[in-house]
Amino acid sequence: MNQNITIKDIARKFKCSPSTVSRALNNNALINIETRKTIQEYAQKMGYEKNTISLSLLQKSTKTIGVIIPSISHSHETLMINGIQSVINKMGYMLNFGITNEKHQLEKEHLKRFMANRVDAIFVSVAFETSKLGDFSHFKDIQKRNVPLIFIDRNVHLEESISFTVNDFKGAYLATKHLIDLGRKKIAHIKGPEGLNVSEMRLMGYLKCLKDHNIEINPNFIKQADFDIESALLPTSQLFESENKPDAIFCSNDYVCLGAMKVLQEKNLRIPEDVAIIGFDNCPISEFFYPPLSSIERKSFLLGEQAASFLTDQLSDMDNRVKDYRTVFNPELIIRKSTVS
Amino acid sequence: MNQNITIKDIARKFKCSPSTVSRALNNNALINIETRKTIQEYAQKMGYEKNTISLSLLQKSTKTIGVIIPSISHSHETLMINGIQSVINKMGYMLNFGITNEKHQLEKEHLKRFMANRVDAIFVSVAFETSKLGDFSHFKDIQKRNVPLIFIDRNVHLEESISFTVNDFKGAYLATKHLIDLGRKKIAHIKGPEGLNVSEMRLMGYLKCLKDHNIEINPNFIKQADFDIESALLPTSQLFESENKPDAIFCSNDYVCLGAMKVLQEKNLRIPEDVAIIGFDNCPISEFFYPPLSSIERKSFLLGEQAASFLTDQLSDMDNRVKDYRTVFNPELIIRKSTVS
DNA sequence: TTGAAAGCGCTAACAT
DNA sequence: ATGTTAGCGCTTTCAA
Repeated sequence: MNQNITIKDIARKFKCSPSTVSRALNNNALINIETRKTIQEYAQKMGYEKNTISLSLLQKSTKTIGVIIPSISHSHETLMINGIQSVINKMGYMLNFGITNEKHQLEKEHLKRFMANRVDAIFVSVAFETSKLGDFSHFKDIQKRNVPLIFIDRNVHLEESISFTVNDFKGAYLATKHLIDLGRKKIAHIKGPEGLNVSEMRLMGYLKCLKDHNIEINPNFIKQADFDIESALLPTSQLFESENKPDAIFCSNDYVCLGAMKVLQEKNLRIPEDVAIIGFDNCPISEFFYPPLSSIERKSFLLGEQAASFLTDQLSDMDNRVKDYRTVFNPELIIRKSTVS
Repeated sequence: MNQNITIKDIARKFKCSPSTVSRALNNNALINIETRKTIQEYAQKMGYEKNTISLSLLQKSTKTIGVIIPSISHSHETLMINGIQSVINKMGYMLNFGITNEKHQLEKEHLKRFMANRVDAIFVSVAFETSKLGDFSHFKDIQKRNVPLIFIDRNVHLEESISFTVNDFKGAYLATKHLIDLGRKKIAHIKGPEGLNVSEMRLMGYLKCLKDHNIEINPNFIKQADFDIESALLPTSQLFESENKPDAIFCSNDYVCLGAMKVLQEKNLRIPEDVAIIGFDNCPISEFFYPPLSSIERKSFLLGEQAASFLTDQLSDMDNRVKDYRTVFNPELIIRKSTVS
């Protein structure tokens, strides 16, 4: 279809061999400086662009890294991606995305596609369905093929794995502790999707903190929502149906808070006076909610950056690759007016 | 590095030629049905994965499409991308992203990378800097090379081009008209970044609507911000410094509204009683702002879908390619409590 | 029904 | 300083 100029074309033009052209274009010192200049200038003029496909085939490296991610609509995801980009672009790698929409099937297909395209490495943030199903065979396949696989943000339990995650337990503990420190006793939790590691860890952190502070756990105070706004509406309403109403809510993320806050406002409950509310993620927009939202900062950009640095180190020394390595980031409590007026 | 099994390996195993294996794997009817089955099963068992790199080289098609986009942190962008994905994944294509952060240089580099990687086509949402500089030579290069180039959401003025955009003028007109219909007379506009087509079109729509309704244009009522929350804070404050304060604001997008709303709330101005406010984009979260935000829906998913459908049609018939084609989507007014209580 | 050979664009070892 | 050759993994003509 499109007629790209090749080294052969240039060789013909200068009546020399393709290897000479190749060397000249790579500025190889063996080639006469004059020849080099002439060829380089001609190539430039003709808009010659090295065909990286042939290079990939030859060097068995595509300089491409696959990223499998549930969505790109949450700030922590885009921040993570930006963090990764900032490192790997400098190293001459490019990213290829596969968005799973939390579907197991799509995750498998993207992974397959990445393998067929011979990406040099893969980042994965595990789809919710995969966690729930507990089917990790596709990940094991990748590991068997010796392609670096790095779990970011969400991981699964494997004998060996490399992961960069956030200490969700600690984050949840911090959030809950903050509410307790404010004197709240009836603290509800809207947890994340069933079966997802991060959901469970946040629930654990919440439960542990209540226990540590001798606050009885009320099962009615634990509801569930997905990580979006809409799904938070019903569970929040339910929290306020019975006689015993919560005076604080810890939500699985900031979007869930946004949904919950809408319900609270419709019920004319004051935030934070009647109900304090805290989220998780510290989205850039959370500061601009009304009232500004307290949250847990998870340093997603940093996570992406460090995961990518780790990977580029590994890629530059594939013979001494680490097979098992876990970094857990410490989240931070961000206090705003949704908990402290 | 990683030892992928090839057709050669399989050929050796069955003491046949690579061509036979190739044909068997492609289920070519020429090959004995038994042989086919045996080879296919063996390939499956060994986890054979066709090397698409070699195919790309051979068939001069990478089945990859490049997408150049300023960022992936706005909902209209992610929706557009999702729209594109939904179409092209079905057709066996994959996407490759280049995020420009509105930088001209990065845009050029990504484009160059895409050409080196021989993507089959390119979607571009033009970086702000590029619009401002007016340097479109990199786009013309792509066109010269006969690689399909499709502008989405943001385009530039070229003799020939394919674009799928939103009628920003009309959207702005709708928003302004809505405010006028509500009886507002002192309507401010916080416009988008200087030099960006969509900014200018929205400004034009605003101005035209005021003119059509015999409302005098007050230059002090026109401020500027980028498309983010923070940059909206100062201009909004400035709007309320003088004696003559606006009673409505039309912002260049919903994020700008969020920033503006924060300022209004700090000044204890009631929304919409004292100041009505309307945005552009109709982000999924805007419904959950406090108060819920009126906005202009731009149907980004649909735009992505249609642009991708158009492209796949073109790709399947490269000889009869259309070189000049523009689709402009009609935006819709979404009324919520930030303008009507 | 199968095999041999050429070639996609490039690089690199081995000549010269 | 430059040319020759082989090969990365696959498909496809042509031949058998």
